[in-house]
Amino acid sequence: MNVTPMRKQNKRRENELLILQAAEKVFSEAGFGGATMQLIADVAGLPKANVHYYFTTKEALYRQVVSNIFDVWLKAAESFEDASGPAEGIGAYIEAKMEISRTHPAGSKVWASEVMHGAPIIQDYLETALVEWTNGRMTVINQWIADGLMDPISPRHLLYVIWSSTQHYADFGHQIETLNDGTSLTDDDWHVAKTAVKQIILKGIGVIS
Amino acid sequence: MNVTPMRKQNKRRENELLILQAAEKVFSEAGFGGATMQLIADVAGLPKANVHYYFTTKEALYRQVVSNIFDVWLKAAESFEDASGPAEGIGAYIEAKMEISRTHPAGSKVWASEVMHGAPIIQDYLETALVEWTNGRMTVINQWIADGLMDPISPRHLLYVIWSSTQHYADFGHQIETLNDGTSLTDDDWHVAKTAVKQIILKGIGVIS
DNA sequence: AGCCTTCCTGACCATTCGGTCAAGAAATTT
DNA sequence: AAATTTCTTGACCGAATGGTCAGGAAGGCT
Repeated sequence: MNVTPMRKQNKRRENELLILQAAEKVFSEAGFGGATMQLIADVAGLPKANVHYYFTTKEALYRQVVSNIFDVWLKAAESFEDASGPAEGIGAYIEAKMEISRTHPAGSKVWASEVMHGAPIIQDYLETALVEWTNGRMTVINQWIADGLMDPISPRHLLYVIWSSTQHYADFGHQIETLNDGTSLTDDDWHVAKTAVKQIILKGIGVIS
Repeated sequence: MNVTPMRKQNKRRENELLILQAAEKVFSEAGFGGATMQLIADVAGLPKANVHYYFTTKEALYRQVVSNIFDVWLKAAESFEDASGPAEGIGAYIEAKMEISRTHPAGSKVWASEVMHGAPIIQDYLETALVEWTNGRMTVINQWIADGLMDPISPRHLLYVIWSSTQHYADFGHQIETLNDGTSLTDDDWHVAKTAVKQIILKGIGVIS
């Protein structure tokens, strides 16, 4: 009897979420071109036609997936906000990004794939949201430099180093596992990784010794 | 008249090279799944059937492309060899990798794509050549640490930071261009990038101040 | 209960793609 | 120059893919 009533509205949200999760996984493993709606449907446990009921086209579904990732991505930025200086702000940001690499590797891969192929779907996001965000952080970093709180490093390239080293643990997770005797990273491994990345970057910009 | 004679053997090499270059470009822009043999043939300026004459399957062609990239990739390692210490060795390695990102961005993208999707084609390379290479470098770095020439940083994660920050300029070149007012990097931009990356990493591991 | 909106799905279709093939054109060899 | 090997290519094929659609099921509203 008690098969949860489930309102219509909830059903819609639940199925959309189910499909989005399946899509993120499939897109991350096969790329946009290699992913098939059939496989996404199978992973979601729904008939293909039902997937098309919620998301009219493959591209619309993909766009939603990438868009969601972008939001998660930008949220890590808040670490930057209420920091008193670079050691705290950048340190927390690196930790947050490492944590995302650990918990959302599929999303990071989809994002990387999209950008690598010229961002055909989300170019508008890059040009608006990302540009704004980046300019904001560069201003903060420049202020820290002006205040003598860190070395005079190009803020732009500092951000690239942070992005790349942290996302590397998601995007190249397979390579890292292979170099780790084919086993996934343990809690300790992740701790060592975080510490090493933070140590190199924070010392590299002169905020710790 | 004088339309270079061109022996059969040369022809084979030339056409294979032509196809491989076209394939590298197409694969890097569309991914394995998104690339089509027809498009590769068009870019190479040959009929599709002719491409299949030289490379029997799409996968065989792709494998050759990735394999070639791997070779270029490992060659940058020589910078490491005859170095007297970390400042010189790692500095030269970073420069070499940045140069590859600048001159072979397509190759880097194909490699990244392949690894991101679980290295279905070149897993054997990862397990043999890459593991060996990595172990060799880690030994060198550990020796440098033992000799007190640099900070005691996990060699493994140091390599990851180097790989990721340098390859980022190839793999995420589109994003970088978008953040650069939509224009590609100038010679000066590249110089600044190289300098910043080297500065952060070398200072970060305690080999320069 | 009756009506309406939302949801579900098997069957179907047009297109595209990787790959094949047979017939011939060019070189090379004998 | 005959024979042989290598290269070239248009036409073709089976399989897979993104997307459609019509008909029905299920839940909500009056």
